[in-house]
Amino acid sequence: MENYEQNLNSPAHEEDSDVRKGPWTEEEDAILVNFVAIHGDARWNHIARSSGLKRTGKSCRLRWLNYLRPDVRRGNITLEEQFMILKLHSLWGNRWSKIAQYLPGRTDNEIKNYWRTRVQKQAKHLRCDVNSNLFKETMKNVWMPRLMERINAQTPSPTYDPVESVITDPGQPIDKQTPVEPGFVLNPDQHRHQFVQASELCATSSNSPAETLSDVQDRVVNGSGYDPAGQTGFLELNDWGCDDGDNMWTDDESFWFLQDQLCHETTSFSYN
DNA sequence: AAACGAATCAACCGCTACTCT
DNA sequence: GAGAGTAGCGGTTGATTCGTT
Repeated sequence: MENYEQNLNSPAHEEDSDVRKGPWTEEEDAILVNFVAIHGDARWNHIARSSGLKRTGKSCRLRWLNYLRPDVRRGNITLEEQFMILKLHSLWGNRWSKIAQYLPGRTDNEIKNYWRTRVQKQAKHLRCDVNSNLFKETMKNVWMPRLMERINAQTPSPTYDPVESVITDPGQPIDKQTPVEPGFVLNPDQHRHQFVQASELCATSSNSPAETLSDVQDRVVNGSGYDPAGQTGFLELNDWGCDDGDNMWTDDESFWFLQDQLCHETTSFSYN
């Protein structure tokens, strides 16, 4: 840890020699949380200077947004979230912060990491480029339907009991040792609605060549009363033990799908 | 138990966009 | 309009954790 503090980027500025880098300590976290509670989460350079933290404003901002923010959600990416990431990435590409807006409590960093570690790994495993049409086809025709099946299989019944839900108190400090218990404000109807929309989008985006991508995007994401800014979130209970490996397509599935694609030279699909 | 490689994820960096003077 | 300061974004790095041999 100590070498972090020596690992300064550039000695050009005298004051840089005082800048701390590397992992944050609990003490620093506490200072930042208290300072933000009093002064708000804006003017990060001011916060960095005034708080006495030997961190840059950027570093403070990042720590707050990705870790200390009360509504930040930790733990495994749920099936629904995986589906949303795949879907939204197919629309917007590496617009991580934009994608994160539709996944309450998730940070752009987390989504980016998920994409790089899980999705790109699959692409690498299949020896195709993650941006290739073939990979997108595989994603659309194998992985996403599979996810939808699993989502439907676990969708709460109409007698879904909201009493079981855990409301996370935004005022509670986050315990860094144990993951935050999944579940806060549950809204199963909106949740389901959201994924119906997403699956519709899945179909329309490839079947309506006359419709532009942004048309589809506006209609489905924004045009049906779906308001990401106003939503309360859609966390699932009991997703903590989610086995990500099961959510990927198997080698067999991928192999046969790719085999099929190559044999039939399917080239009609396009994501633009 | 130790060594090693792979996977994960927190944090950094560079760049761009935005706001204010 | 120009320039400075700041916020935000996406790419990358590297320490830590996990799994396997």
